[in-house]
Amino acid sequence: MRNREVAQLLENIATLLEMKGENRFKIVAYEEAARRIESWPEPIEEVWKEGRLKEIPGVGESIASKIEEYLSTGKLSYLEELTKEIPPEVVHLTAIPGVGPKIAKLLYDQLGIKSIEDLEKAIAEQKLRHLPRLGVKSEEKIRKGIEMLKRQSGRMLLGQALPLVEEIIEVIQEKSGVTKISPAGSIRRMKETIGDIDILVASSTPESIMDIFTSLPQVREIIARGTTKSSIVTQEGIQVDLRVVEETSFGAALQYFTGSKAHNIKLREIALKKGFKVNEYGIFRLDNDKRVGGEKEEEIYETLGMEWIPPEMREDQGEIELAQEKKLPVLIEIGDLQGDLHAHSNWSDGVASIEEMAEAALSRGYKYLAICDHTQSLAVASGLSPEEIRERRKEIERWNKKGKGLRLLDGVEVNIMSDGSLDFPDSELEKLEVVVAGLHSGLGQGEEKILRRLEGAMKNKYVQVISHPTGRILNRRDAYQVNREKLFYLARETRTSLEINSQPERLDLSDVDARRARDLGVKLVISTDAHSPSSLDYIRYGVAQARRGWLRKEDVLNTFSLEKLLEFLNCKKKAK
DNA sequence: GCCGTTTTCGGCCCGACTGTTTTCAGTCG
Repeated sequence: MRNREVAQLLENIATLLEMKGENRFKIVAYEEAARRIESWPEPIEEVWKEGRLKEIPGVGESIASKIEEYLSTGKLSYLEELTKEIPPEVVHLTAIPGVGPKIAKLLYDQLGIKSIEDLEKAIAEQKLRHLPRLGVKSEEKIRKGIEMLKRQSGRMLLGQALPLVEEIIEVIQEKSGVTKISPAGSIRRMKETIGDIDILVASSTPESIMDIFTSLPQVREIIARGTTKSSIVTQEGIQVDLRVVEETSFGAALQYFTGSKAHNIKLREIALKKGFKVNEYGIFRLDNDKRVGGEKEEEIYETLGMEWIPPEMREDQGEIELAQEKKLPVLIEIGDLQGDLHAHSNWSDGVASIEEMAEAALSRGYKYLAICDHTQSLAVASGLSPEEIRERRKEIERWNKKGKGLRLLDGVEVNIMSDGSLDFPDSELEKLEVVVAGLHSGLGQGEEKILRRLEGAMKNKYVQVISHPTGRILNRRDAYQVNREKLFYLARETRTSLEINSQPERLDLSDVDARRARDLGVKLVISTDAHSPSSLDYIRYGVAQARRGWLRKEDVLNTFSLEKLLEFLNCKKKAK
């Protein structure tokens, strides 16, 4: 999958064009095409080979031919042309917060700066303050920007951001008594990683809110403080933006600041065509400038003749069109889940006993929990032998006899070996109720080999679920080389479910992959892979990912009742 | 450069904040 690579190329072109002072709309066109390609569900190589590049919205004649040139030759003459005037390294300077294309170009033209090192040197020599339109403060701002860039290793995980924002909101609420307060931006859309945190508050006394916000114990630095917007950096180096609006425009502001950008652009275009204007203060009629809504977010969508769209869907991936037809899917919710199909106990590398895990699942209202400890080849995780599994079974049965209303399922997370075989004999797998299979080693193998291994596992009639199917670790490790399309087709053919692993650093399958798999007829499972009772709560991240992938209750196996689940799990075994 | 239930030409989302400026450019979301 080279979508990200191609998108990056187009983004670089956009940045270079902006440096050159090209037509703004041309720049926007490249940015838009980059966004579209990055989130396109199919591999761009395939779309190109089938001559369908122009089916991607935002990709027209010109950009399609550039993608074609790049994919077929590995080169892009247009980009080479552009980088004759401005070296490609200069583009990287725009990664520094506060440095955009114009300043990057200025730094290069006037001081010959090409790298962050060059820039640091120039700042130390106080050279920036003498450049046109820059001064002492800009110099300092850029210095801090470099510091920030070096500190942050990519975007923070939703699993870090969400607890932080909930904590901050609780304090602001307590101290100010405001009732309308909400996360906005990518955190409200529950994206897997978050750049910075947005919070929106409705209040008629913004000064007092800003006082509370800027004096929170988490604050390390105040970047900006205005009457409607302030930004701080937390001790961990996370930027949090707070915006205060009047109560009457809270809904409009929430809609506006939740984004995504692409979603909002499309929405405002539709508004204009229908004779309305949408901004963060409300929705207005164009003819007489009369405000027709804005206190509630729903009013914006209703006025435009649409259903209210769940924040997780707001990426301009077709949700607006569905909302217009009033055909939005009913997305899955945490309450729909009847159980968790992948948890570990201290029989392998978990920290809690089977009973503790069972109690924790019971207190969360679950009807079943599959204990899927690692198997023998995974020695680092205390993988279990067939004998140990038989011993463990007694403990599981002991719990089930108590009849507490939570059924433990006897399971394993079996290891897929480098040749595609499993590290547990079929004769033992047959006795288990839930068999999850996953890759835990040899992740650097080539695409063909990885697919063969997964195929081997899926073709085993006892394997019901593939855990963390692409193996990615956010901010740390890319997914292993695997052709997603082929993987999904195989999963469907073999009636194997694929997991959405809820660990915040995994979230694997991703939103885009989960949606594609579902569309191809694969059943999904949302599991926590919990190694402790408290990590059963990671389920919220998995559900968020599923909602971002437009999954409905019926797409997810662990929304089934125990009876229906067991029936489904057994049907593959019986197939042949 | 893209796109079309008003258009194959003429549009293309909108505002806050900052800093360096005397009215605005750049960045960001």
